[in-house]
This record gives sequence, structure tokens and C-alpha cells, in this order.
Amino acid sequence: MKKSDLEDGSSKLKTTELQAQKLGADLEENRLQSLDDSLCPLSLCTVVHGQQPDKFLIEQGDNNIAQQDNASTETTKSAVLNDSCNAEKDKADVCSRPVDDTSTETEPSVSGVNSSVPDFSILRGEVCLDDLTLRELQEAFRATFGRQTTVKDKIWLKRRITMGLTNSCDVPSSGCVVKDYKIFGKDAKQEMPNTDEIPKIGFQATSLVRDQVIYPGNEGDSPSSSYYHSEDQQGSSKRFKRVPIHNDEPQGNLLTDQSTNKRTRKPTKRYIEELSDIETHDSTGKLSSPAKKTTHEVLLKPRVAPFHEVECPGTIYPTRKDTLGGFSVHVPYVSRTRRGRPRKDFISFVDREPFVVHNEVQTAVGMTLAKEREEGNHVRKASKVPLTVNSDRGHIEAVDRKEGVQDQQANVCNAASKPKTKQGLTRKHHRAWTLCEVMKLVDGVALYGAGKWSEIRKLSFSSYSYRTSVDLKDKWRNLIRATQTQLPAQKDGVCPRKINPSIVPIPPSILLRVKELNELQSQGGGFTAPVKFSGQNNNVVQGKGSGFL
DNA sequence: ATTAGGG
DNA sequence: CCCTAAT
Repeated sequence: MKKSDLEDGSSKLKTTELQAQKLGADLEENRLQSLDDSLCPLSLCTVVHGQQPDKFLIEQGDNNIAQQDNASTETTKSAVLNDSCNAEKDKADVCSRPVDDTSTETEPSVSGVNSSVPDFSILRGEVCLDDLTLRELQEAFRATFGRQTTVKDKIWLKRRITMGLTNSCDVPSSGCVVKDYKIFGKDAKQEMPNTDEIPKIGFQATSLVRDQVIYPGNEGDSPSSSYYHSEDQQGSSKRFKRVPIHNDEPQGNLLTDQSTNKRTRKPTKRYIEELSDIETHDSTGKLSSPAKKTTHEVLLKPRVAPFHEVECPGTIYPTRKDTLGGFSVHVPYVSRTRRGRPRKDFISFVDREPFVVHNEVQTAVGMTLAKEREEGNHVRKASKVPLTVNSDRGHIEAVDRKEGVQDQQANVCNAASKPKTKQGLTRKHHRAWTLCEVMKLVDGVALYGAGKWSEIRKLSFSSYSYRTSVDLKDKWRNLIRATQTQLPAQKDGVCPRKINPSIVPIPPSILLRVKELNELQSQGGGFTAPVKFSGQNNNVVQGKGSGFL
């Protein structure tokens, strides 16, 4: 009885030991993973690079010293984690026991059982990275991030490991000791400010951040990445605008550092957003130079940046690759999509489309052959455009039908003017100017004079309700520009531009006519040019020119 | 409301 | 095309 009891006890003990060992390993893995997970957002914060270490080739002597000291804290920690994580496994005695002999039993078993499991022991206790060999550093890296590295740069490895272990970016490149996942100054063992807070935050944040896809790719990870160069070779802070560098001195005093608490800010959506924005501006290098602007133009106009972003599909968050602190990570950039004003007008814009078709059909009576071509153009466009808003389109069409053909013009006007009252910036649907329109415009200018845009619009463009007087003016301006740029080039002979069949260039005949009208009117000052004259010109030009159209 | 001009 | 100042 007693004997069996004893045996039982011993076997139990063994099993429990084994369990505990496994548990310890699990916990380690858990923690490491959580660190890894939360590393990304946190590493967005200041990346400080201190002085280079003067010695980093010192072979490892006794860096396991403090392991036994650590055992107690390790124990409590494990217990706590155990409590929160797995309720079934937790038994205080089980936990406390094996951790005592981590240095003897756990390491070999953990690293021995499966070679794919990193040797976490190297991170246990007080680790002075400065004292590690390259191989050890690589091993430590593997233990920290769960992946191999071929990086041979000790400094980089040390920093990465320290960052990973402490979950902090505020890592000096040398002279620090990592203990219990905190950084200690090497000489004065003063704890780094705030770093004790970090593991908790990291742990909390893990759950929030877990579904972010974070994988440190190998390319971006190498120390030859841009991050590394810009930082290490330039001694930091020069072109590292991405993040303000608060703290070049890792041992900065505690008060100030607590006041500049921002570094440990939790990686909220907003945070990511901000940084990605900053990063975007930085990467594009588009420092809109206000040099050319006159003084009154300098006041910022809230213009919409034309970003062609894709709407993210419901639940799946797209990620973009980013390099953060030398890491190549995938950061969700949900918030980047349409941060500006929402596009409110697309309904009204769709609204107008059906009209165009009908209208064109209505007014197509007196049109030339060219006109028919345009019409086809319009129809195609109309059918293409509402593709994305099929559901809305049906409704709108129904409305249109109800309104009746007669009222459609009014309807369209409403639609066109609606978005203007709305604060949203609604861009008109781009309508390519057709040849017919251009000709009408030219005729109108010839008839009524350039500048009489409202007249021209009323009299010559009554059928094109979507052309405003401003449009006419703009088009005329463009035509004039075209005469100045396009005509001489064609005279010279070979047109340098690629011939794009989809874009029908304005025939030189019209262009010449525009030019003459322009010159005439700018000289003569607002008198009405005779119509016949321009007609003559047109013919002449046609005879002279390419004879096409 | 139109027009001119910059963006 | 958009926006705004000037008329």
C-alpha cells in the first residue's frame, strides 16, 4: 500500500512535472507570440538608435547567472498567466515546482524534443545581449520571434531582440540588460521608464490586434532595409521624419519619460491611421511646394486628393505591406479608404445618365454623321457607368419614367444642382467633348464672341444641358491651348505622340479656325466676328491640311 | 448670375 | 472639372 502510494506519488509527480514543463513551454510560446503580435503596432513608435556599441564581439561567458534569481518571479508570472489562461491545468504546486529547475531540465527537454522549437532558455533570466555571440543572438532572435534569421548584424539583432522582448521600441543599441522582459541599464540597473507597463499592454492589445496579419518577411527584415540604412548610417534623426524622436538618451529621467508617454500608446485604429498617413506623405515625398502660389492662394484649399482606393470588402480587412522599424509587416489600412468626403453624388450622377441617352435621341434629328458617332459614345457610357450601382439604378430609372420625358430636363437640372448645395464635393461626370460640341462651340464663339458664354450656351447649347457656360469657357480655353501646342507640332511633321485610336484628336481644321477666331477677337476686342468668314477659312484649311474630316 | 483665371 | 474672385 505504502509502496504503491509512494510510487503513485512519484509517478504523479513526474507526470505533473512533465505537464508543467510543457505548460511552461506553452506559456513561453504564448507570451512570445503575443509579444510578436503586439510588436508591430508598438514598434510604430519612436525608434531610437543610440550609439554603437564599442564591443560586441565578446564571447559569451556567463550569461546564465541570473537565471536562478529569476526563477521566483518567473514562477509567479507563470502562475498568473496560468490562472488567466487555462483554468483546467492550473495547480499552484504544479506550477511552482518545475520552474525551479528550469535551467536544468526544461531547457533540454524543450529544445531537445522538437528542433523547430526555439531555445527559449537563451532568453530566460537576465540576458545581456552584448555578451552574446552571433549565433546566440540569432538563436535569441529565433526564440523571440519564432523564426530563423540569417542576419549577421549583431547590433541589429540585439535591437530587434530587445524590442521584441521588452515590447518596446525604446531600446538602446547596447549596454542594456534584458531581464524579465524589461530593459535594465547595464551599469546602473535602473529600470527603463514605462517598460514595466508594456508587457501588460502588449498582452491586452494582443487580443485586439490578433487578427492583423503580421508577418515579418525576410526581405524587409534584413538590416539592409531602408530603415536600417537611414538610421544607422546617418546616425538617426536626419531624414527619419516618420516618427519624432523624443529620446535619444535611453536613460532619460523617469519623469520626463512618463510625461512623454505617447510611445506606449495602444495601437488603436486611429493610431495606425495616423501613422500610415504620415508614412504616406513621407513616402510620396510630395511636399507640395507653396513657392509658386501667390499669397492669397496659400490658404489651404481642402481639395480632394485623388486617391483611387478600392473599397474594402465587408469583413476582410485588406492589408498593406509596410516596413516598420525594419520589419516588413502587413498593416490593415481600412481606415485609409475614403477618409475624405463620401461620394454622395453618384446617385445623382447616375440619375443624369438615362436622360442623356433620351436627350441625345431626342435631339439627334438635326445631327450630322459625326453626331451619330457621338451618340453611340454616349450610349455606351451610359450603359457602362451605372455598373456599380445596379440596385440604385433601377430605382432611379423608375423615377425618371414616372416623371415623364418632358420633365426630364428639369429633373436633370435638379440632379445637377443638388450636389452643389450639399457640402460634398461632387465631381461632374466627365463628358468628353464631342466633335459636334466643339464645332458648335466654335460656331457660337464666331457668332457671339468669346466670352459670351451664357449666350452661347443658351443659343447654341440648348440641347446640351450639361454644358454650363463655365464648361464652354473652359473648353474654349483648352481649344486655344491646343492651337498653341498642337498645331505647330503637326506642322513640323511627325506627331510625337502615340496615336491613340480611342482619342479622336481635334481636326486641325477646327483648330485653325479656333486660332483665327481667337486672334481676331483678342485683337479686335469684343466685336462679333462674321460667320461666313470662318466658314471660308474652314474650307481653305481643309484643302490645305490633312484633308481628313 | 456671369465671367476670368488658377488649380 | 472645380473653385474663387471680381464684376
